[in-house]
Amino acid sequence: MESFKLFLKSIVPLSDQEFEKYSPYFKTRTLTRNSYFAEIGKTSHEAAFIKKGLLRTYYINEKSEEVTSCFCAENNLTASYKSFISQLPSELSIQAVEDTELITISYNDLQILYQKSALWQNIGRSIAERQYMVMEQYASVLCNESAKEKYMRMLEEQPAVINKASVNDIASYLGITRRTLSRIRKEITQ
Amino acid sequence: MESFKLFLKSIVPLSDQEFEKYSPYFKTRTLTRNSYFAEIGKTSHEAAFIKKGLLRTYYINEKSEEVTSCFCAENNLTASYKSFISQLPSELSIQAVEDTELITISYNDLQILYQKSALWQNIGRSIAERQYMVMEQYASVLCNESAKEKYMRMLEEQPAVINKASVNDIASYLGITRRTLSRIRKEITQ
DNA sequence: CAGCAAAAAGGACAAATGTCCTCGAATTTA
DNA sequence: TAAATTCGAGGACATTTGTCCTTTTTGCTG
Repeated sequence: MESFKLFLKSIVPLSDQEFEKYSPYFKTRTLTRNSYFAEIGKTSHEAAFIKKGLLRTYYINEKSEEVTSCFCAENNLTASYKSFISQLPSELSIQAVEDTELITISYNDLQILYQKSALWQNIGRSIAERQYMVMEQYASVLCNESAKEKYMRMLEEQPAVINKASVNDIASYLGITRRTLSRIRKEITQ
Repeated sequence: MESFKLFLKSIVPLSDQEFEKYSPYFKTRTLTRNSYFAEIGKTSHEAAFIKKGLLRTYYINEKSEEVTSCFCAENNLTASYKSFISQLPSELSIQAVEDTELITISYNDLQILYQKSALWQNIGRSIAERQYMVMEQYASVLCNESAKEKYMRMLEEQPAVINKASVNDIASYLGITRRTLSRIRKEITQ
């Protein structure tokens, strides 16, 4: 739980006692490689902090292709947010790229925390704001860079993902084809 | 203020009395065409609801080009969120595309509202969650569609913006060049 | 360890998009 | 109103990226 405590402390001021008080609401859970944390069509009742491992979020587009929209690594949060927030069926699946350890909270328990304390209201709001800013960055950057620029950025910012995820998934995450990614990789290695 | 009240009611349950109670914290303001609501380098002390008009958000990339990251139309919120939330200098400018009427709240007043009531904590969190979901949609969609698909989507979802904004700004919003946009428009009209 | 299947690399060509430029129309300013 | 400026359309060519395919490599399973 230590890493999760540190994560929360990076968001809001939080004493160890306060953390201890609320920690019973959180459960730890392990996902084996390729198993799912959320699935398309099923309502997502949990949000998670990733203690160890890597998760891939994807949806299915009109051409029935998997499109990877996010890689979430250690010390980050993951959830099918839309589904979790609205408690409606998920449009996203979240799958473990490797064996992964999670710290989770259920929707119901989170609502209890929100009612119990302004602290949690604050954490909830700060996290939403934070996720928004990350997504904003991702959006504006990826839409205005060339395939090579996007790959170079990923190499810089998410080197661990490059090593663990498949070429297919990396390409769809960057919005390019496998063929283009292959060309870029060749160009870089020489 | 009526449209703003309706907007809030679409987010959280809110009685007319509650709205009246807090409405003194909000100011109305008019921006003339081409004037700024936020500017790069200046800390943004206000967030706004757009009563009427259209705003364009942009940043300057490494090649010193303006990149339009967002068009915000009537009945939506706008802010240089990162700057507003963190109270650090803005990386974005927000400019009026046409004469625009805003309902604004200052950072300080919003903090007072957050302290005063769980209702506003809730509104703040819900809005952040909402903004996140909008951005997520924008990101995943724009990064995996062709130039033409992106333009067609914009034509469908933001027809008013197409009519009001310049070709340059629309192109940079879609992450394509003017030349490509010109080609797409020609192709569509015949 | 051999054989199979899945994943990645890459060839050949096609299509999409970008770059650089010119021209005419629209808009602003003196 | 005339001149100046900005803006949008589009020609010609270069570059990037995609499509379809085959070959090579990797990893798994019996």
